[in-house]
Amino acid sequence: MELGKTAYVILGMLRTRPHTGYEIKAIVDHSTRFFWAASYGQIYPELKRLEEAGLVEGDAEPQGGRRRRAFSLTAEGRRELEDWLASGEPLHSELRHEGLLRFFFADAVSTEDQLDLVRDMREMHERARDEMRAIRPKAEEARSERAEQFPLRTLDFGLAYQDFIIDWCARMEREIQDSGGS
Amino acid sequence: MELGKTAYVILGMLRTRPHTGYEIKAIVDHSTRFFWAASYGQIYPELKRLEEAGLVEGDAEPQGGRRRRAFSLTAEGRRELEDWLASGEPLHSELRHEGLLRFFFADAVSTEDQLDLVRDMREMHERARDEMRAIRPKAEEARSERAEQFPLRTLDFGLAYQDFIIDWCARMEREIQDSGGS
DNA sequence: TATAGCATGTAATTAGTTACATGATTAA
DNA sequence: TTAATCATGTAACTAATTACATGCTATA
Repeated sequence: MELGKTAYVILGMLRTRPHTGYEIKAIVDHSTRFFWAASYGQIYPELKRLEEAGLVEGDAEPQGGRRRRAFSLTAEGRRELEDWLASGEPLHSELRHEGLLRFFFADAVSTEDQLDLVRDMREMHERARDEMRAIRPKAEEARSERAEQFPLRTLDFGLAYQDFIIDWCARMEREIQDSGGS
Repeated sequence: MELGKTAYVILGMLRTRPHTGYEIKAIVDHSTRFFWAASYGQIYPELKRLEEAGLVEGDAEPQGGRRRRAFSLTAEGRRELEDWLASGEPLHSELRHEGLLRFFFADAVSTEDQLDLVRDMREMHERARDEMRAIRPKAEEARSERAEQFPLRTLDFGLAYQDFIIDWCARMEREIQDSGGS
């Protein structure tokens, strides 16, 4: 069974308890989004496919007149998730960074424009760091209440990653100022 | 004029001298690919669009019976590139990392599987670091011969980025071993 | 003489975003 | 009563990869 990565995001989110598509989106948005995002346009069709494949099961749980389907893993779904987690398949990773792309070509612009670019990059990563900090209490909760170690570790990776880039930007700001003069 | 990012990659690669589509691909492959990739399926159609828009110009330079079109920036093309480089538009950035995605869910597997995952991640980033190291001499050349500072700085960012992840993986390997027991 | 590299391109597919459409419930 | 949030979904579009097709040139 060849599943897309988004399918595994969904299976993974259902590993502890059932969730609606809406909830999955919300959980993704303050956890995996920093290294793997998902939109409604992916989640709902994917849930349908996973159900047809017998990997998840949708249980109708209407709240008043509001329809609501909470999905849970089937035995096969759990097996599929664990197989993927334990499989040694090559781990694809990519960084897509418009700031770095501009930085690469920055010989073509003035020292002022170079500095503006690096400052913008730093500010962007500072905002990302702040968002992650705001989320951290939830991940700590998951650790203490459900004994899950890895979501918090992953978030702390994200925090360290943002700090790494912020520091690099600060270094570049100094380097450009020193070499470019004014 | 709203251009896709790949259009700017191409304009940027033509900033110093003319290149064929084939050459652009080769240059991208050992420079921007680490944070912005491009395939033939993007490059050739995009060159055509840019030519129609008057931003690049293709000059037929057949080598024997082999057709060959070297593209260069027009005045408008150069302006477009510099406008983009100097524009304060939000710098979109994303990390898409399958290793981190698995790591996030790794509470679901054994300590051994957790360690295997982190080791695989580390090895992947070690390979990426080695590739970048192999490329570095070319970037040093560009610095000394063409006085371009930024391609080398960008590559050094990439190297530091790989080292950052490699160190984090090593730290996680120790942490998992300490907490997981055996 | 055959293989690697130079060179150009298209077609099909996949992945993903964005915008839209709908409607119920809860809290201010 | 109205705005925010919960909830489900589709359609259109955009970006990008992969595979394929073609053919020349230089080198081992």
